[in-house]
Amino acid sequence: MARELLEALDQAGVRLTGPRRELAALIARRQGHFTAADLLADAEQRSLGISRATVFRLLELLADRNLVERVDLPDGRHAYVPCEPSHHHHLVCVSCGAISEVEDCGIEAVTAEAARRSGFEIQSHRLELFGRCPRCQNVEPRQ
Amino acid sequence: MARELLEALDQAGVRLTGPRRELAALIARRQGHFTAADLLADAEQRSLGISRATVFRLLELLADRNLVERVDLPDGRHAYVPCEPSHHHHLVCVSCGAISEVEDCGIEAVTAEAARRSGFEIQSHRLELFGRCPRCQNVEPRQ
DNA sequence: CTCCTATTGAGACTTAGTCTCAACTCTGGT
DNA sequence: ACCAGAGTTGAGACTAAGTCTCAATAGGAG
Repeated sequence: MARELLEALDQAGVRLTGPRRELAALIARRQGHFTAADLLADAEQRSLGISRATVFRLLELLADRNLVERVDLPDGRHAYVPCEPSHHHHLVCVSCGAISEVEDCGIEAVTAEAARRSGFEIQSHRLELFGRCPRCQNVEPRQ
Repeated sequence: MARELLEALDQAGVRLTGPRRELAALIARRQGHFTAADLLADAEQRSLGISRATVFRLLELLADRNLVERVDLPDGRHAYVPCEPSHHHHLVCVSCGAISEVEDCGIEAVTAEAARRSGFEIQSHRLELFGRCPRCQNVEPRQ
């Protein structure tokens, strides 16, 4: 998974530097979504000497190439999710942070209908679903 | 429209203070979405002497009561949109910032399908549509 | 009119993210 | 292997967004 990120960056003509390899590894071992601050904390905990700016720069690179997607959490924070570079949406578990990807399941029809009603020319959309994953439902049912 | 906001706050047992009346009026005269910073700038321009904290506090009050909705712009900024307190989604014009509301148009089916596939128990969702409104399409067609 | 409580402004504080710049390090060409 | 130069980095200043505290103020119920 870290390998995939690095390969994709290499393809894009981006240099594979030490900090980038290390950050890719940190991202790979994360479960679910993470914030820039999380990643920064990981790096500091391991004394990798990676600066804040580098973390933000890499996340921007990855986001530009759709190797990571920005998700806006319900509380307003910005998080990132490693994912396939195809269009899809995310299910975010509000208990444990687990992420699940959802391929198209009819959203196109919804946007088309909205465009028709409003006269807007829709360029992009963002759908985020929040709830509890199967595991968390078992741990604390009916919460 | 400022009246509606104030009435709703009154209903909720919140005091109708000077700053709140003034901010409600500023919100009412805004077209489309606005950020907390926009509102703050409006207030400063008119020398209303309203502090940053008060602006954020009112926006939080309004958001809690669904009188205003938080929207995450594609560039990551947080904006607010005055709106009906029923569930719906927003179409945001990326050229002029105009907002249009969309009532349910089949999104429930999409979330149900996603829940079925993933096993998640979906609690909430957020759908934001970005594009160009009819007016902007006419001004600069096919951009 | 009075009193109590919600609310306010000021400003310190925290967190997120950007920017600059000199120093460093990939990588392609030799 | 070596070199040159363009891409990248760390440090830290800087900006913007948002929160918090606390003394002072002002709604509004009675």
